[in-house]
Amino acid sequence: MLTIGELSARSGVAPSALRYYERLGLIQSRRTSGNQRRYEQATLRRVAFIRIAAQVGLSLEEIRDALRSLPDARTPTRADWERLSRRWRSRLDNQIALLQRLRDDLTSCIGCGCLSLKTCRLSNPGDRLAAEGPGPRRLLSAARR
Amino acid sequence: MLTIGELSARSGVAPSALRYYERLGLIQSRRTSGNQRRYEQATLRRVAFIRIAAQVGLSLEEIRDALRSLPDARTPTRADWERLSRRWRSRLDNQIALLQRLRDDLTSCIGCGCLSLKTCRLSNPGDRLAAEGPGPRRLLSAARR
DNA sequence: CTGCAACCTGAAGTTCGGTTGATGTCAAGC
DNA sequence: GCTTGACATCAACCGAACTTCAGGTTGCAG
Repeated sequence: MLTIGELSARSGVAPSALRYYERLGLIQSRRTSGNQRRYEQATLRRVAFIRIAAQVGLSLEEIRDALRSLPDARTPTRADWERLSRRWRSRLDNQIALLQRLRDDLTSCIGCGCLSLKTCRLSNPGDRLAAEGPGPRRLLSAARR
Repeated sequence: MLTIGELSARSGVAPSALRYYERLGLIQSRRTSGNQRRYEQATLRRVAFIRIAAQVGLSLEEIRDALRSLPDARTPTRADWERLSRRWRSRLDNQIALLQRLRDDLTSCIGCGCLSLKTCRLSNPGDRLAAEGPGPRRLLSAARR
């Protein structure tokens, strides 16, 4: 059992943020007789997961929904869980693809030195990212929501 | 030359957001005699880049700073550009690694069906992510900032 | 040349993810 | 047994990234 201060120190997340997560339903705590929060060790793992997921662009609401079907949900319903995980997976795959594309674009730009604008993929409007069909919406819409 | 409505339709970004980006210095426009914005085709590419970068967790300020040394900056100073790109690259590499870790955790959780909590890496506090040393801060601190 | 959709500006409002007080209680060391 | 630092709640505030609104202008189709 950890106090909020201990959980904060070990997770690197401020107590105020932990209380906020609790209000949103991302984590839970037991209370002492004096109404102070006590966390299980597993919460540490959960908080780490939340931070990582938040950092890669998922909203706390999405994370909460995902976590809801994890640990202490009474009936995980394997099918529900798999559907959920599949959704996350494709979301993550999209996000990874996006990042790699961005990184590759940057890398090729370093390659060209960005002194010759004609050959720089980042400034050249004729490359594979620009205006294929109606625009890059296809590319962007796939990842969010 | 695109009107703001055209740029919006083709980029999938609302006109209000485009004006906002302009105020922050992420994009530029010429004006007609009647003060309406006109954008170059290249702006489409720039907006796509902004959206991708924003989506992977970079602030508009960071993106603006990165874009400042691109296209129409007078003196790109190859060294400056490379330093900047290196910073972005490591940032992106971190983010990609984080995402892949998250995805792999999820995948292994699908594997275990999350019905046997004892073997589920997401709920088991003894795995490689949880509390090695003082906590997962090491893992998290590497990526932001 | 007129009407109407698309555009302009500036200020205020919204949502998200928290932080910062103000005010009061708890618990652990001396 | 008391003091002091950690904890509690609640409301207000914050910055980022936009959106909405009010009130006025532009430009093109008919």
